[in-house]
Amino acid sequence: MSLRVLRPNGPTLVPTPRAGSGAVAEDTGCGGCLVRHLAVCAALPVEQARTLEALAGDIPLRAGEVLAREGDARREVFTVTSGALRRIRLLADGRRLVAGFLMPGDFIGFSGASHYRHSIEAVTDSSLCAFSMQDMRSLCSRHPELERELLERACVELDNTRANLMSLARMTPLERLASFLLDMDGRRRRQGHGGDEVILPMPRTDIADYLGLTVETVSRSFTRLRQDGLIATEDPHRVALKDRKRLAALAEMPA
Amino acid sequence: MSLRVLRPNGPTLVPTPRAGSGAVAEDTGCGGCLVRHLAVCAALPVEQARTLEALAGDIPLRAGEVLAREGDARREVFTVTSGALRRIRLLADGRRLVAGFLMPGDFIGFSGASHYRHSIEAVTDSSLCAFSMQDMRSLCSRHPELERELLERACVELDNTRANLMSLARMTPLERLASFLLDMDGRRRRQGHGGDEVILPMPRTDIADYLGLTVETVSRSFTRLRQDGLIATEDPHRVALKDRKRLAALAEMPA
DNA sequence: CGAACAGTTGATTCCGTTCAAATCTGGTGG
DNA sequence: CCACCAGATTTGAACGGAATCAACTGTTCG
Repeated sequence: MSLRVLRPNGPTLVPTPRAGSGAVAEDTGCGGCLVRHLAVCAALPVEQARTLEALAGDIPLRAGEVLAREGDARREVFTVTSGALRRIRLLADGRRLVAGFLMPGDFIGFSGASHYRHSIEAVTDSSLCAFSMQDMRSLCSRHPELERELLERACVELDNTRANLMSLARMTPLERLASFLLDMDGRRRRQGHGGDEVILPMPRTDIADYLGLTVETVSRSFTRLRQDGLIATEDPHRVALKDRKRLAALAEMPA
Repeated sequence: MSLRVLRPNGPTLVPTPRAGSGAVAEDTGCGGCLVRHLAVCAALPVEQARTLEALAGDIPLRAGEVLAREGDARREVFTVTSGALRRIRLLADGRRLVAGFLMPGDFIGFSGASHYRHSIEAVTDSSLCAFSMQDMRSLCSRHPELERELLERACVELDNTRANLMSLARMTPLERLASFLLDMDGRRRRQGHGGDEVILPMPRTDIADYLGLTVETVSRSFTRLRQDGLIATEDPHRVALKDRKRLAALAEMPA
């Protein structure tokens, strides 16, 4: 009933090109892509499915494995097709930041830098769809809709990241956690899931490093929200939102 | 020798369309634009100067005046041509965040939302060049280079905002301030200024709300950096960087 | 069974906040 | 010109909340 266990620092990534070869894996090309409606590819006409497939590489990752390391040269961009990843950055003395979590449909590649500014690690077993930056650029010049879609998404990501600034700079631990839970809920809903249950695939450490707190404080905050009846937790990775109203009030979110 | 005094909350913005009318103001159209090389417009061919001018509106702001309020409908995008502005957001109980500062050449308009998520206020007397979002969209469809430039800039802004996350989540007051000073220095340099002097047009309160600290802590951090010989300050708005190396070490920046 | 690790809970410490006050500056009006 | 005021900045003292240190529980996996 629980999720996969994390294994600390897996070896390295072995990108797996896919083009043209007789695929042993699932038969679903872009046409049957489960996250197409969530992904940037949706900006392209369906007839382009073949072209896309030819350019795309499929990358499976086991929990804990590293897709890219901070400092590596950026050569590809990705769309998450399943699982969950984290974007992390370390200071010399070990202080850690989780700059964000990446879920199915999310695009990885909005950066103006030539090298990764964060490592990208799989939180759970995941898979991604990869394009070389070159291919992506040429796709963009042929399909302005794609570039427009990318800009639109970059803007939304910027909105979200700016919202996180408020959380980190001025909100209390309880408020940050409420905010985080509602955010995760929103993402889950956008993926078509319903109900009041939020799934948190990541360990408490990741939540702490995402919210700028310690694990202990995060744990105490969960306990507090539970005691106050805002949430219920059968298992640390499954949280039931019991009182959306008060959660939203804590997070100071519109709804 | 000092900068303009801030006046708290000026009245409101009175946008000033400019197209076609016999301009009383400075004769410099886009051709003579002082920030053209810094602005997104640089992506357009020079022959387009006339077209741009016809679409652009000039907006002068006095220190403290508000360009846009959180919650207002977004109808225009802007390029800062002079001065300095801040992007702010308030919580119900008055807690304040400065999500960023906007300097000459900066583009204001990277957001996926239909309404402003932050208020934009002038820190000092400023001026901006305004385009309706409609005009901007049509310019983009005619000139893919412009859309590419916008995407590129949105990505860079995302990089910078993500870097701020680390500052807010995990760095000490001293490190945050060092980081901020080097950042401001970098922006000043990119505008063509040299020397070791950084100009901080904003009051300490803004710096505090930007770094997620109190004014007192910011002030103490300045004092500390001064005592340790990393900086010198003749006046609160002018800071001389005395020891870039140690500042960079504090900020954990590459250089 | 025992080791390793995630998560929770408790006790104590410490850093940044809060509260308070002094200093300095520029601007105003007598 | 100078006294005075308002706001910005700095400095000091005390407090408090999250970090730190530590211990315990529960689960997974060898």
